[in-house]
Amino acid sequence: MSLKYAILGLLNVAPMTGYDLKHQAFDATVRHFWPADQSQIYRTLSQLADSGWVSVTVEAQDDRPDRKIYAITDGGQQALMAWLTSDQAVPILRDPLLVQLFFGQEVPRVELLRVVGEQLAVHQARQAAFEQIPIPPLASRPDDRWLGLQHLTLDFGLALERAYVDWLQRCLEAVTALPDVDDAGDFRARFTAVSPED
Amino acid sequence: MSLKYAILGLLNVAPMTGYDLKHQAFDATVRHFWPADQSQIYRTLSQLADSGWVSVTVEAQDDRPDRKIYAITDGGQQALMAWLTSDQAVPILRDPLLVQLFFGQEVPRVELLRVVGEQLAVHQARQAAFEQIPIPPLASRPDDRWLGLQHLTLDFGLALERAYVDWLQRCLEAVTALPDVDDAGDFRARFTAVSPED
DNA sequence: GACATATATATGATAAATCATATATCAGAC
DNA sequence: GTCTGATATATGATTTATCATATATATGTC
Repeated sequence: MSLKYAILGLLNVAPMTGYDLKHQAFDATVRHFWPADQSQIYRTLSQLADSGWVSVTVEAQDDRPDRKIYAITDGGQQALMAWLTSDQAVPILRDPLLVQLFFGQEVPRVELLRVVGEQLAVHQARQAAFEQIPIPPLASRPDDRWLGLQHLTLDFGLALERAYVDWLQRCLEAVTALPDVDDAGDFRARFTAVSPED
Repeated sequence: MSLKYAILGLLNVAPMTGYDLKHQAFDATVRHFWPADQSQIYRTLSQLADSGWVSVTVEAQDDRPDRKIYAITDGGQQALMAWLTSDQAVPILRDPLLVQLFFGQEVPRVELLRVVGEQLAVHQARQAAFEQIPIPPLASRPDDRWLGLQHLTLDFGLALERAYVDWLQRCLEAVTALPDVDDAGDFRARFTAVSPED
């Protein structure tokens, strides 16, 4: 489970509370390629503490809940380094849109174009958001490993979104070129009254 | 949940047993973009039967377990069509490799190159596998919606794997260009004795 | 004769992610 | 005076996916 090691990686930079970890460190970095909500992060911190990979220092506060400051331990560092160099299974991207297209034979063209268009808009927005993340060019500090490696993860996000946008535009063209179903006019009346469960 | 609708989509072509669904229909098609094992498929079929979207006909057999033949119902077809035209959340690709790179600052170059190289080999193999799936050119049957739409899902798989291969090759170059950590020699001795949990 | 593979369905256990909700207070906006 | 947002942690419930295992027989392979 990568989240465990992502959190370990963040704590390897500096000790933090779960709150700061989530709202500063995590949301600015890891969230882009491994999203997780507050509850999952707190639970994962508990697990890490149980396995001795992080230590906890409680700092009492009168007005607010006590702060629990988490720090990586020696054991945690070893576990992190071992994991960082381990072979990981290659993930499969499960995209509901592929299911919708694969079984879309009886779906009227306008509906397909709408569904594909909505996805295209989201991917274009994501692409634009990635393009706005300011990363200084590596040429300025060619000796900076940190900069170089983190730049690669952003580069992946960009490449992925560009591939999506290209493909979705090809989808729009292809669907437009395809013949429509015979009873396209009836479709809304027949089916859109049914609300899918998700 | 897309698996439910993928199964509904397959049963919309022809009634089937869970066994045939898994070993013929599913593994030849949906598996490439939405993998699922036997137990999940049987459980999902039970759910679909409970909600009345598929019907079950039991065919007794002497030597082997009874065959349960699942067929889509009218309600199932309506649910399928409604879902096929619904807006779906855009998924986020969670790739452990991105976590490994992002936190790889202290990892020796050889280790990074090995990890990236392993991923590259898998993606190259996937790309080759996708390229071997025989799909007749759409030009031969421009009126075939089925062919056109299913071709788009394959096209996505190919585009994704090409983007991966390109990016991973850039990663190899970038990591090679980056300076190595100072204590690269010690790394194996220090850390690889620790076996990560996953 | 032993062992793997195909046919056929099912449950138990666990891990991971998501959503909702609970508690408590302070500061600042309107 | 009320409402929102920041600070701070935690649990419950549910869904989805994965892995292991159970049962039962026939056929073909080594």
